Amino acid sequence: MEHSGKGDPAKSIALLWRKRGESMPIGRSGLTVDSIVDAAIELADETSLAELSMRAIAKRLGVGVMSLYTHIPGKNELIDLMVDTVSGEVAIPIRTDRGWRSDIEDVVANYRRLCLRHRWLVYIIETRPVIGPNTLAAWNVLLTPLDGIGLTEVEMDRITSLLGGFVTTSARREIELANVERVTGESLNSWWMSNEALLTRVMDTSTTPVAERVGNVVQEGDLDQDNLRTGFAFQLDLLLNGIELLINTRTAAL
Amino acid sequence: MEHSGKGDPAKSIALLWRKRGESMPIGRSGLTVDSIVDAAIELADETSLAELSMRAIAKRLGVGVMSLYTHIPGKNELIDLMVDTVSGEVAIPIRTDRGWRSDIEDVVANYRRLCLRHRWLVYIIETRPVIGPNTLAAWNVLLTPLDGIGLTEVEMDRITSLLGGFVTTSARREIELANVERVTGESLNSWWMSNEALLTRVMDTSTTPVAERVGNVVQEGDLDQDNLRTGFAFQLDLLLNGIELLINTRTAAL
DNA sequence: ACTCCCCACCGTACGGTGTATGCTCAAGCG
DNA sequence: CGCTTGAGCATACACCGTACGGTGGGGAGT
Repeated sequence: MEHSGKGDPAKSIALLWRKRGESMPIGRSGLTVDSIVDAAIELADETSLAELSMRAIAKRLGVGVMSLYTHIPGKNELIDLMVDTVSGEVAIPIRTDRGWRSDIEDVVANYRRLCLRHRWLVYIIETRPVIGPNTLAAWNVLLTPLDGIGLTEVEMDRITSLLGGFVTTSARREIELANVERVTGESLNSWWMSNEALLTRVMDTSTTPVAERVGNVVQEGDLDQDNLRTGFAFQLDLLLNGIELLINTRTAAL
Repeated sequence: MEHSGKGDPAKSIALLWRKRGESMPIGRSGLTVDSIVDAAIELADETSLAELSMRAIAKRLGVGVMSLYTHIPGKNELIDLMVDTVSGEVAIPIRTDRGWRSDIEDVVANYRRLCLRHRWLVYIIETRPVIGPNTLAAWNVLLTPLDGIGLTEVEMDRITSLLGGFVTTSARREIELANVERVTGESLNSWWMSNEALLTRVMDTSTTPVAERVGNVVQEGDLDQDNLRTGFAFQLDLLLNGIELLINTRTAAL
């Protein structure tokens, strides 16, 4: 179970807001905070969060394990740094004239791509909000389209929290299903079919008629990536509709 | 990182659909699948998912560690069993005459209470859908209010998935914030204040004006439990509004 | 009643994790 | 040139999940 915001807050904050890339005093082996974080991100990208160990990072850098601790208090703080670093990849928003809804869709799509590019990101549980320069900028990006359209600040916060949670959850589901293919080697549908056969033999759906009906319809086609993307769009639409309704009642009340 | 659906699917399914409480052949020490699962749930309730180890479970039951493996293939399958068991606690729904929206609110509130009662539940990542008798029943409960109001089966599935993800994410955030109080011993607000002071010294918000403004409004009161509940209700309302809009356009098209 | 076999039970061990401790030794400085 | 400082790191510890192989008690067969 990997957490962000679980380390010493003071130490994390100091590291997060360090001057990145500045000519830091470099020791014999050339180890820096930046190089450690970069190596950790690459490693997690190539393997997974479960395989991200201090020993593996050290090996990749060609240094001893404990050398890492000269630059970083511990693994928890390192994860804070990883999260903030990749958060820097979300593009700076250009507020278009197509309206808030289209802008939000762009930002959400960006964040979703970020999650799919760094497939470990969606597994990190936010113990406490860790505010680094890039996560702060990313939050600003998400907030901007919602600004000046009749929402209070508290509402804007709650909406971004809802949207962020939605994208993370949705991307995680997608990644998990892709992993099944990667690990088992067979397609999702064939994997499901083989287990489906076993399940129907023991399962009793007599008391759950609705679930049985919906399950039967869904099982056939819901497991490929296309369907997941359609589902994502559908759910996002639902969310945005809810937001739009709120805005309309707000402006109508004026 | 704890997963559900990560063990051998066949083994998990066989165990999930076992006849619970049946007079199983009990060995010398009285160990059964049920007693192991119950002990694991109690332990996780009292401590946390991180502290749930096979050794701790064995100690609680007064048996050797490896004895557990006689009844259960491994920890992954045990977690599947834990999830399905506590899922049995969600009350059977009685479809009221107050309409689908009120019914959904009831079910969602039930599921939310379940998450808060078993604070480890929200940390379990669903690798693959694990269909046990109780999770199936719970899904049926969530689906039932959405049945017969003009939605397709695929839409019903996507809406339940959206709602389930929302409740889990929201409850997890609430639990995490409560944990900060439990661990640090100080209130959320005072904890935040002390770190806020440190943060504002190093933080640069000149390029993130919206985030700064929203952050300033939010930081003051957003960290107590009351505010979290209000936020949950607000976000759920948004979601339900989106669903209602969909239904309305659907029935209007008839 | 005696024997035998099966399997629930479990002690030990292996390879992994994060990190505390204390040593070594190169670099910078007076 | 000698000394201090701290980066680098080998070792060790307390955990984790679980593979392996031995033991011994209870049920079945004669």
